[in-house]
Amino acid sequence: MSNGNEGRNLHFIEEIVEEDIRTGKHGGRILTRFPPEPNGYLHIGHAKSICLNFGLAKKYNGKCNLRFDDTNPVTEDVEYVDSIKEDIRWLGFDWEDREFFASDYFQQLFDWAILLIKKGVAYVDDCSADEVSASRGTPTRPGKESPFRNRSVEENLDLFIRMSKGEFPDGTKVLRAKIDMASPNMHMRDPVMYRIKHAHHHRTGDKWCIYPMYDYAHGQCDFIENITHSVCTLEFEVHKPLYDWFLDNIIDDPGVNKSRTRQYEFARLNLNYTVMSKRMLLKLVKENYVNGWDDPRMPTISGLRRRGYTSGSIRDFADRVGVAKRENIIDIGLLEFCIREDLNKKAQRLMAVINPLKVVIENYPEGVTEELEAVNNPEDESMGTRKVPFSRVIYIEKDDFMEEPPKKFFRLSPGSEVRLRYAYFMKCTDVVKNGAGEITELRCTYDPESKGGKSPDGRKVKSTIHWVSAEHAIEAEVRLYDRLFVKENPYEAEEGKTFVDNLNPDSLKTVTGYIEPFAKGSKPLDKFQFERIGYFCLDPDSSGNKLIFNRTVTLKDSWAKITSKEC
RNA sequence: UGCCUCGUGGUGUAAUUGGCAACACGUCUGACUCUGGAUCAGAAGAGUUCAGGUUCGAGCCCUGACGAGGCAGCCA
Repeated sequence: MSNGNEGRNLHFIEEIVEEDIRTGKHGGRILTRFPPEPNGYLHIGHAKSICLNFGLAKKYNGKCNLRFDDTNPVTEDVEYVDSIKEDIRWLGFDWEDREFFASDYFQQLFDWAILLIKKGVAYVDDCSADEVSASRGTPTRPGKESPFRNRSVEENLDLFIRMSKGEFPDGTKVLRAKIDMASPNMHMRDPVMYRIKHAHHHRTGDKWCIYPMYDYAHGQCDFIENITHSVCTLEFEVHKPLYDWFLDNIIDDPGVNKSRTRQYEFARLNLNYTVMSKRMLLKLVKENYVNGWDDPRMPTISGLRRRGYTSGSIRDFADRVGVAKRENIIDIGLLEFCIREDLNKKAQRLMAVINPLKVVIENYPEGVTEELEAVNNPEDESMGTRKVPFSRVIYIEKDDFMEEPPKKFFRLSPGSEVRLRYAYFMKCTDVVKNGAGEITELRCTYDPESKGGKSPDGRKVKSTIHWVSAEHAIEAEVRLYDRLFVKENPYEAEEGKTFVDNLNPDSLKTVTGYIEPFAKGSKPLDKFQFERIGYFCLDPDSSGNKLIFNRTVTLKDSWAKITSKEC
């Protein structure tokens, strides 16, 4: 199921790779890279990129490097480096010993900058950030050349070296590539290569006070690592001429140039009912709209993991959404489909009641407990069976009873008979209410002949409901998660409002659930199907005497569909 | 009024490189079922943004419109 797309049509990057292999462009060698910036946690969009890059390597007998794009020390942190590594590993990919950092190459990048200065294609500019920005022009108007553009090579060399030695404060000078201030491509208008930042870097410490910009670093890092296919998202499309320009000016070996790394762009993943921008996710975390990066409502990989998603389901998802250049918004329902499909085959079944209604079975003897046999997973016989205790007082789901049932309601109602899963047929004889007229309890009778749920005389019931023995059930906290935003496109907000105003106030509901004793001893992230309700996993916050379950996703519910259609 | 990229069922992705559009999700039927789950069978839904052109034949090629996204960080 997961990332095996054999027999399927190739996407455009696979086509390029196969063509390159066919023509022997890189001697048949394939080396991709995943280049995250360690300034936030990875999200499902990154998962698409990870699956693409590592997947390409796997499929074509190549390798994929992990390279942290750590060229901006003020936003980056080791916390993020660690989480990123954990997430990639959890997704099932291995970069072996090829763990790199752009900062590993700072010296080489610096030396190449010197080379470009000597070639007369890079210069030190004393203009302020505002001045540089003002003289850059606009997409429709050409920019103006900096007054410092024509400094001598000697002066540029001297200034740049002094920049690197810390002689100038932040923001007073930059190194720029001398390209074309009138280029229709904004990125070619003398882009900044280095800026001064007297900041502590998580790896190089205080060794440097000048840091390369993305554009100057990325292509050269790819080149140093001998990457064959540098795959990135669409917004970098306009950077490609610059990517090539730097390499053209640094490498003048025609033999090397022939098989040089090339950049290819694909459309990033977008999901409805959530946001995917690291900046916005950071805001949700920092301003406590959610409980951290791994909040189960977050589209982060760590959030999805804690929500109960399996890595296989995410790989399957990445496979299903495809790779193309067209902007896309994937329905979150597809992600839900993927996890249901995976968990249906794997998850241990359990009976749990999350909205309890007490039922007394009047003709069942008091003080008696029976152990009834239940199937652990009807999709996988090898998972065996378990015993579930049954007694006179049980809980059933409030939703499974209606005093005045509509026509299509098959569950319990006064006088009707249902099957208690793996137990007995049961009939409701009386409804007990409190002063406010709310139903507080049901009085029922069972048919002792129907033990195990088999009809004694061949009579049928329209429905089977789940239950839990009141005396034996474990109380647990159950966290019912729903989509994070109420709007398909969270950014669509009225005047003066922002995406946080579209947060779903009901994205988390916490209830007390009653779960069959089997749940005891489960470990964090263990996955279950609470029969007829949904898939759940044990939250890592659980302790020995307090179990917490996260709802991963509900089961498909055709009754809910009927009711929602009628109102 | 610049440059780049992209327009195929509701959503995504295909179409052997010119032979009357396929797959998945979703939707809707029905069958089966000790989960209104799962499974199985079936159906509806696009004539490919539009207009011209080339061709026996165009989603694929050409021209021109229109629409969407990206680009004006010393972010990546």
